Amino acid sequence: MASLVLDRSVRYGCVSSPSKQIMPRCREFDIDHALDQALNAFWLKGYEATSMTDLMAAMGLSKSSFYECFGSKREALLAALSRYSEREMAETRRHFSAAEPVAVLLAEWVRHSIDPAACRPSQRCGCLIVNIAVELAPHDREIEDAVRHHLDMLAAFLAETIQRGNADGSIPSGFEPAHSADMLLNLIAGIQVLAKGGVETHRLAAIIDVQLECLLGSTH
Amino acid sequence: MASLVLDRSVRYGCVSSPSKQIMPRCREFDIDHALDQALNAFWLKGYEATSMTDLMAAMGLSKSSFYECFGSKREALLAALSRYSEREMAETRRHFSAAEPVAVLLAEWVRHSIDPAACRPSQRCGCLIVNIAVELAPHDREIEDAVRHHLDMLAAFLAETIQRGNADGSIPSGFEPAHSADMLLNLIAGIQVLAKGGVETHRLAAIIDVQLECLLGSTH
DNA sequence: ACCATTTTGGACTGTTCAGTCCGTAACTAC
DNA sequence: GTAGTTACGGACTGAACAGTCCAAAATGGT
Repeated sequence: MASLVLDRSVRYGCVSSPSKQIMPRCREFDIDHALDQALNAFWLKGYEATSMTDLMAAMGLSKSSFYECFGSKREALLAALSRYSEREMAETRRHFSAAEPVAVLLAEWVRHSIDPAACRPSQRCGCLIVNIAVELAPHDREIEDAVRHHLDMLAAFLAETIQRGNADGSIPSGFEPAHSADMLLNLIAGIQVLAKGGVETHRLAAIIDVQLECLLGSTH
Repeated sequence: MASLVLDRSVRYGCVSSPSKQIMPRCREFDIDHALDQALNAFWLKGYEATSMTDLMAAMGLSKSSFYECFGSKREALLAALSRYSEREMAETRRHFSAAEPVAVLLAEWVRHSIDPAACRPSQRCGCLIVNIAVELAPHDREIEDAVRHHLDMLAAFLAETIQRGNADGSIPSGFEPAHSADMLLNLIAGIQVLAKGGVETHRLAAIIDVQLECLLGSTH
C-alpha cells in the first residue's frame, strides 16, 4: 500500500545517469518538490537553527535518501538558494512582461514585498537571500557567491527594466539606470530587515512611497 | 601571582547587593568588559553559530562565572543587545553634537557605515542589531522588542535631528522628518545587507550619494 | 526466475551542545 | 583565627547535532 502511494511521485528516473546507466529502483520522491520543502525550512528558521531532523521532516525523506541525493546540509542549502533565485527571477520577469507602463509595474513589484497576503512560506520570514546573506555570506565563500550572483542578476534586470521605463516615458531619466536599480535593491533589502525588526507596515509603506517618488517622479 | 593580575580588574563589588549585603569574594572580571566581548562574539558569528565554548573563550570566563552572572546564553545576548544599543545611541548623539550644519553631519554619519576603517569588531560583520533582527527577531518576542526599541530610539533621534537641519537651513523641508528618518534607517539597513552579499563598496557609496541627494537636496 | 544495481528506513556513530553542580579558593566581619 | 558568604575551575549531564552504514526492498535487464 505504501509503495502504491509512493510510486505516484516517482520521477527523474535515469535523468542524471551517464548515458546507458539504468535505474534499478526508482527514486520515490520528487527532487524539486523536496528542494522546495528544504527551501521553506531554511527560509522559516535560517540555516543553523534548522536541524537535520527539521529538514528531513519537512522534505519527507529519510537520512539516507537525503544524503544520497543532496550530499550534506550545506549543499542542500546551496541547491535551495539556486532554486530560490531561479524562481524569483522567473516570477520577476513574468511580472514585468505585462503590457503596462514600467513605472506602474515597478511600483507594484516593490509594494508586493510588504504584502502580507504574498508572504510565503509564512509571515515575517522575509527574503531567503537576505536572511542567508546576513547569517552566512561573510563566513562562506560559496554562499556569498550565490547571494551575489542573485543580487547581480536582479540588479541587471532592474537596470534593463528602468531603461525600458525611460524609453516608454513612465520613468524620468534623472539617474543612471544602474544606480536606480541598486537603490531599488537596497530599498527591498532594508524593508526586509525593518519588517523583521517589527517596524509597522504603514511606516514601511511610507518608505516605499517616498523612495518611489524620488526615483519615478510623481506618485504611482 | 594569578590573583594579583586578576585583582586589578575587580569591580562592581557590592553594587547590586541589597543594601547591607557584603561581598566576601570579589568578582575577578569586569562585567561590562565581559559583556563587550560577548557582544563582539555574537556580532562576528551570530547567535546560533556562537557556542558557549566560543563565548567563554571570548569573555575569559569559566562556565560557572558566566551562568552566575548572565543566567543563560540568550540572556547574555539580550544584555549585549542592550549595551550595543546604548553605545550606538551615545556615539550617534555625540557625533551630531558637533557645531556643523546638520546635513553635513548626517552625510558623514551615513557614510561612516561603509567606512572599512570603522568596522568593528572585524570587517564584514555589519550591524549587530541588523544581524540579530534577521536571525532571531521573528522567533523571539523579547529580542524583537529589543530590536524595535533600538530602531525606534534611532528613528526618533534622526527625526529630531532632521528637524534641526530644517531649522538651520541645511536640510530642505520637503519630507516629513519622521519619513526621512525612516528612509535613513532603511538606507543603513539595506546597505548592511548588500555589503554582506558582496556588493562592491563603490556601488554602496553610489546608493548613499543618490539617497542623500534625494533627502538633503544638493550633494554633501 | 534471477542477477545487478539503486533507494530506503532506521540503527548507530562520535561530537558538540547548553546548562548543572560541587569542592575549593578568596574574602569580610568579628 | 574562625565563621559565613561569594566566586571560581572544571568535571559532569543528558540531549541534540550532522553524518555513516547496512540490511532489506524495489526495479530493469536477461
